[in-house]
Amino acid sequence: MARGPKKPDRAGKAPGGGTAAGPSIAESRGEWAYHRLRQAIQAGELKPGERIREIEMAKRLEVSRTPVREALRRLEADGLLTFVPYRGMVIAELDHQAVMELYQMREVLEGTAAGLAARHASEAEITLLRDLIAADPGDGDPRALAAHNRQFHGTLYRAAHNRYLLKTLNVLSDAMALLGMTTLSLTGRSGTARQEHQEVLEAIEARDQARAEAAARYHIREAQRARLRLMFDGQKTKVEAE
Amino acid sequence: MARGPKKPDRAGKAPGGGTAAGPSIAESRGEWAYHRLRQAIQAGELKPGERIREIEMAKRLEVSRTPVREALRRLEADGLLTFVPYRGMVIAELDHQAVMELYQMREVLEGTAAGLAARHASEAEITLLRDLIAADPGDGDPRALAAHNRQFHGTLYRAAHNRYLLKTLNVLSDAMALLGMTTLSLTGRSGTARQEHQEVLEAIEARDQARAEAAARYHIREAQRARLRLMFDGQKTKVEAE
DNA sequence: CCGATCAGGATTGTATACAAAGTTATACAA
DNA sequence: TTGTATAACTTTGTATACAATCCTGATCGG
Repeated sequence: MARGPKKPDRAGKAPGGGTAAGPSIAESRGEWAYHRLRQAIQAGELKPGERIREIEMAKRLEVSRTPVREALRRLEADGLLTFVPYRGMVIAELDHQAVMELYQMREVLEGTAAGLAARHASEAEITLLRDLIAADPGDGDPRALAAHNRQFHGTLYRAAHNRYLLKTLNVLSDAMALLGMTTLSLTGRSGTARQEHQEVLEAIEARDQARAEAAARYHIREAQRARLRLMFDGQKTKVEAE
Repeated sequence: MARGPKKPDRAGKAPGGGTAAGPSIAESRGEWAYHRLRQAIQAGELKPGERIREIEMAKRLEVSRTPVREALRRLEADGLLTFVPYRGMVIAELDHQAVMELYQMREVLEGTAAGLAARHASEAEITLLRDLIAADPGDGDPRALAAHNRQFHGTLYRAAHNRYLLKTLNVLSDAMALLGMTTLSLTGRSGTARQEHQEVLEAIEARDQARAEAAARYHIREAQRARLRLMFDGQKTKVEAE
């Protein structure tokens, strides 16, 4: 069986009337399990520190352990899971140092992406970025904000036209999900973020590489500031709670 | 069986008197297969475009398909293998565009690493870099040159003290192996490369972040120039051969 | 002679059984 | 009550069997 179209039959195995929707055609169960788990982590259904047992997950996804293992290994490679000997996979927990390194790396790469986009983005890509900013949900549901934000940044990454950069930035973005609540939920942050996006876009429209890079770096530094505030508040709350 | 110490028994299964040395204790067969295959690609034993069959590889490594599959998937995630539907894994082939993107990314990240090393490297790490340059094999066996070069750059990566940066640079370095012959084999290149390494080191010793970054970027740009020369020569030779 | 159809082979995807090793709980002794 | 030893359980690692699908070749018809 090749990885292209597959799905032997699986008929009749789906549960009565659940959300079901098992692995569709043209996607292997392993691929499907990977996406499902990744999504679950993004959505915060699986929280850092939580253990993932192969058997349990296989039962939950209604596949065997084999594709689940494949998915877990891929997620480990992405840095979303950590393997603990004799205990199995655990959703990765980022310590303070890791968060700092993550933002440091993002600053460099988002800056690079913006700079390259200024040089290489097609008109269609620039138009898409413009439309995305116009469609900003303003402040409202943090979920919608986060989704919209992901879309903008993803488009920016692709506009850089460098597949290594794209892949790395996607991995880093995934890791951000481990931090929980988006920084856009802070009062005022979504507005300033939108402004910062606008600055990046304008520099790209002007085909000004240096300015685009500077604007993107500034954006990430501000996001980091917001993150630190959020982490500090969280800690304070936690301490007070005791 | 947990991933820590394992290796069921495997006794008596080793071949007569070959180099053998199967998966050692404290390393799963999957881990071992991964390292073996990675090394084989690095060494050029497996060339771009070559197909990798699970069964064949399993027989060759004297393990079952399961750990081989795991290794192949990891290598795919690293970009060393490409999955072709209905054909299986193939050693990745980098087209011209990919090579350009690879060097572009390396320029950014090696520059970042050098800059961060200027800020964060410990004295021990700086000393190690110094010693490595002193131990440069000069020009001689390209294999030794490449190994030495990898060691220098790897040390530089670690000196930056950013795990995301480290991981990404390691992946990019691995991908370089797909290009075949090292650029250090070009006459004169190993000497200038050593000089460029020296410049980077001096900037780090001076704790001059900007200069370290600039020196590293220059080094990679020069490597890219050498690479293009090499690729051009290769192409010319190939054309002439027909 | 060339093209299309069909059968066999090759190769990966998935499930499952078994092995190995740690973890944990329990019982006993000091 | 506490420490230790032992046994059962839990969980992952590995091998293997089977299913599904594509690829390849041969054969037949035009």
